[in-house]
Amino acid sequence: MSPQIPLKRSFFSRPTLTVARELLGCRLVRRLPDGRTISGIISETEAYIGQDDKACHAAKGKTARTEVMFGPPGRAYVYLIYGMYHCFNIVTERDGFPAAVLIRGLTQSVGFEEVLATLPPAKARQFLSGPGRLCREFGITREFSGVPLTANAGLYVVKASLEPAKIIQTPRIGVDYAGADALLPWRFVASFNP
DNA sequence: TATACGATCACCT
DNA sequence: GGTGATCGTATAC
Repeated sequence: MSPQIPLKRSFFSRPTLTVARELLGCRLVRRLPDGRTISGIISETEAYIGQDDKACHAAKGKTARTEVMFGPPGRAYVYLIYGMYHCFNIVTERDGFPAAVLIRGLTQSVGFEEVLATLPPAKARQFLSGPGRLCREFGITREFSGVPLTANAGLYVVKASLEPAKIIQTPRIGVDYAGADALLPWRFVASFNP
């Protein structure tokens, strides 16, 4: 295995559910503008698949915001939500088919030791849990939307040697408006052995 | 041009 | 458990 090689576009040009599941245990790496490198193991994902998925932003057609999802896989799709938080997705499937995986949570972080030491354990555990939180800590904003995830971009995913001990599937969070599609078990949550 | 709302989080009780 | 913050986007006028 080559842990430092970013996952290639071919990894993401597959069925979104496969990508969402296989991203669990992989490491999201961010090289900050100041030169520091931070990272974390992906522990929670959600799949958003095509214009027929009412919960997917692409369901309402292509717009300036969502057109990235219609493009080639392996790129970031980042949007602002509730006026204050960013959500980081990775585009999947073939060019022309709108789909993406939302990265909802990270664990086993590297590069936050000093901050974490100042937090109570409960806060520390959920430090990178939640799409808004992880985007804030990783400095991911809409400037990344459309950017291919490569080492050059300073934001990429590498295959890590950490296999999830267990993966559970649940309905996606916060998509009640999507009718029957809100019930699809397209959220993946991994737990890891300590 | 105006308005309603969301793939959330933090803080309150 | 509940609610306020806060603004880009989509949609309605």
